Amino acid sequence: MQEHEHDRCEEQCIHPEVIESVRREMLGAVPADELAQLFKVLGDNTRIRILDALFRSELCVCDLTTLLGMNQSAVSHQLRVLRDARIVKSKKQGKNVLYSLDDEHISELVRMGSEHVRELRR
Amino acid sequence: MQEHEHDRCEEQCIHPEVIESVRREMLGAVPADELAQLFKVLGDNTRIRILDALFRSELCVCDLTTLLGMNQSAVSHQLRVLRDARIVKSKKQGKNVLYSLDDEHISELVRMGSEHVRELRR
DNA sequence: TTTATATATGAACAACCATTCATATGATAA
DNA sequence: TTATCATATGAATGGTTGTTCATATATAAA
Repeated sequence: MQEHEHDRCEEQCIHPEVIESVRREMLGAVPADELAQLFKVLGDNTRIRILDALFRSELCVCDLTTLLGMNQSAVSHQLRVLRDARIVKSKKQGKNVLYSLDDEHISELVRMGSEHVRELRR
Repeated sequence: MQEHEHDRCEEQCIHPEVIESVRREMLGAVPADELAQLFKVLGDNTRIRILDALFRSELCVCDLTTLLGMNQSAVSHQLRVLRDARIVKSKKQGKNVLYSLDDEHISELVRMGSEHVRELRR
């Protein structure tokens, strides 16, 4: 068992009431985890490019492979991550599988994120 | 040099014009990278909880350490990641360093993400 | 049936990342 | 000055993750 008394700031920091009020309002462990998981899925260059492409049009894996200029296997693996997160959906059409965005929240998130990034550049 | 002809679907997939039009509209490599980087920073449980806490109130490192119930060093390392991404800002006050959100876009992103996660749960 | 095409997936590997430990820096108090 | 407190940081480490390769599955055409 370890003593952590020295890890805590007693009177030097902001008053304990602030800490308590923040603690009451804070996100629970589960929602925070799910939120972080959502952003983690969005936090990859390949997946962002896939979503950006699907935002313009429904596309099959082969189209995405061409557009991204990368391995078909890599694209499929990332599509699976997006499918598992219910960010994209797929439907079979003959030999192909057509992918599209599953949720309008996601395009909004990408739009807002882009705006933020653009403003940071100024 | 490798032949990738067999990686491309010729006539079976969606027409080439669709691919061309999507290619013209798509995000450039640099914006896509920056966007993915932003989401990557948001895609961590500890950092989300830090942002959620700072959304409620300006706090010092010590307060955050108490609120998150984790190592001071770990909190400081994550604060650095958030500072580098210009998501939080800091100001010195005596022995303490007070952190706060640097941008209102971020709280909007967190709010929208939370909403999405909540709806997925239904 | 056999052949070709589109997609999915498991395993392996390299690169990345969050945390911990130890220590350094910087500020206040004595 | 010295001692103490709050924060920052470098190095090491264990765990995660994106890509590649090889292969499996599934559909369509011959």
